[in-house]
Amino acid sequence: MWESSWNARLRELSKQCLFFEALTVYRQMLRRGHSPNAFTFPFALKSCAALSLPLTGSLLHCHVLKTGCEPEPFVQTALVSMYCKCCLVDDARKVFDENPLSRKLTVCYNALIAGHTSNSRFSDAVLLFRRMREAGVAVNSVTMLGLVPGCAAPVYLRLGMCLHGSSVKCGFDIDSSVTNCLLTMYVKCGSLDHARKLFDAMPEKGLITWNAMISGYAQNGLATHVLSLYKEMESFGVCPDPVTLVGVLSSCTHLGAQGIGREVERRIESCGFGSNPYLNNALVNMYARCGNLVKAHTIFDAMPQKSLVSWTAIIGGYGLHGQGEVALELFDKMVMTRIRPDKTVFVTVLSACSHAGLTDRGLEYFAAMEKRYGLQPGPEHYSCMVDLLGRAGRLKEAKELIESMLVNPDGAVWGALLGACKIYKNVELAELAFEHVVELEPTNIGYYVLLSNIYSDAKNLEGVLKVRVMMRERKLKKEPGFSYVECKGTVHVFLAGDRTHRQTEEIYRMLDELENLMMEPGVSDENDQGRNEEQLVHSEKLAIAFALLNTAPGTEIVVIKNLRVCGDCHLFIKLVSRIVDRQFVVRDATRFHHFRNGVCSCKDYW
DNA sequence: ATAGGGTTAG
Repeated sequence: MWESSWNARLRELSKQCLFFEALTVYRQMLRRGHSPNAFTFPFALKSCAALSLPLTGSLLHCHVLKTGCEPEPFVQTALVSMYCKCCLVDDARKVFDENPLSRKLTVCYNALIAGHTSNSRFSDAVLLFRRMREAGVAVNSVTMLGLVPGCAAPVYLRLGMCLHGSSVKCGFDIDSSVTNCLLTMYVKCGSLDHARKLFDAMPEKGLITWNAMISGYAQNGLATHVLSLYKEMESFGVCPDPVTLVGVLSSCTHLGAQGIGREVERRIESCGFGSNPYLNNALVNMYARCGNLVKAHTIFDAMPQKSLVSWTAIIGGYGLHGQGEVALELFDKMVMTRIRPDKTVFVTVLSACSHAGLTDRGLEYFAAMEKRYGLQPGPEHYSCMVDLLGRAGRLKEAKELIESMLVNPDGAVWGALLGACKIYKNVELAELAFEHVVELEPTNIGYYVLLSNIYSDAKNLEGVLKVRVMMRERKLKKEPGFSYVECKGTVHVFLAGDRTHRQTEEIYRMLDELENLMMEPGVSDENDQGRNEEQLVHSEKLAIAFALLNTAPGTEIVVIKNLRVCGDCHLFIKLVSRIVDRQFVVRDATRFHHFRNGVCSCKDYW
């Protein structure tokens, strides 16, 4: 057999994703004394990447060097990609840096950029992207696909929007993969309105587009949106796949909608997806959380491969419904099948103990968590433990546990103690817990009510009054409304009626002008009218005027508010965008604590 | 002939 026939076989197998077989063929080829060439390596390396075999991969790298195929651009790119997919980003980097040729290739840059992004080295990816552009190497839509997923966190939203902008400018958005990727980016940033806008604007929605939007809603807890979109998808004649149904099932879980869940299960059967592990996990979770433990357990038992996620779902189900003993039994069984527990499964185990009143066993498992499994407990574990001790009346121990914490307790930890004080009528400790909890979650009204009830149980009318005054005070004062707007890498903060900004004069002049333009006929609809009487200028109006003054036409303006946007602001924004032809996105700042410091870090990356 | 990418569960 000639080299070319070996290569053809390799190609065929790799095309069919039979990567293990492809590597076997590669080995046979060597054994029969045939030398691999530049057409051999890309397939062999791709197989190593797909199977994540770093050792075989570096052995292949040696063969590449020995046969002198190194200068081949296809081989270089395959090497870079292989190392990245095996999580050896630095080795990929070395191949890239040592071959000047690579640094002229778009594909090679693309592979390396995507590799850095997917190995959580996004800032390096952005640096590479910058270097790529400085070197004059052409950027294409695949470059975007490597970069955009890195913006999947609110901090990077602005950068993601920049990438969106350049994609549109360069016409990369014709490629639906790029748009799907951007859509997912917005979803992961929690910017669902934006994702939806992109979704609605897509002329041809493929299955992946529907899935991205459906899972996006599911991940953000918008269960009703998921169900209505799923219906819409079916009415368009698009057939769901396992990814779609996972999103739908997770929403059924949220809503406790076992009926719809059952329908989905039938659909799974009829489509032949019955063996999909993701779907089975989602089904177990749905039935377990809806209280149908028999059904959940039946599906769980039938699963040939039970992952940590499957075990967590079933354990959580029993724990949630007060069957702590069963939950613990299952946990022990899981450990016996040599599955290493993680932090998440411990949350369900500890909360199972507290639901069932298994105080000492809970303490045991909590101790084992760190000692046996080397898992640092986080605040979510401590709040379970405080709840556990507190419900058992061991308030002193609960308090001492909080004091011994290495991580900072969050509101839920002190809140659990406060809840225990209610059960055991301990006013003194309740006051202490409240002091902390109110500092961490000053706007959570539930804790005020709890303390008030504790005072009321103790017939401490003075206390009740004190809390009531406090609540009224807070309500009266509220947190002052403020808005952020990002401009050139900095976040500008405005309070309502603010006059401290150095561009105040210009801003107010701009607002006047806008207000006048709004009076023009044709700008406001009839039903938009008659709402001009507020005295204090809202913070977001100031932010918007500032942004209009300081950003380029055509770019989108993101306004971040710390309070729920009232009807007025929506109207204002609607009218302004009509007048100046700019796009606005309003976001809720409560999801963006990192903006609280007033600075955004995207400057560093662009 | 050969390289780079988008959606999923606790």
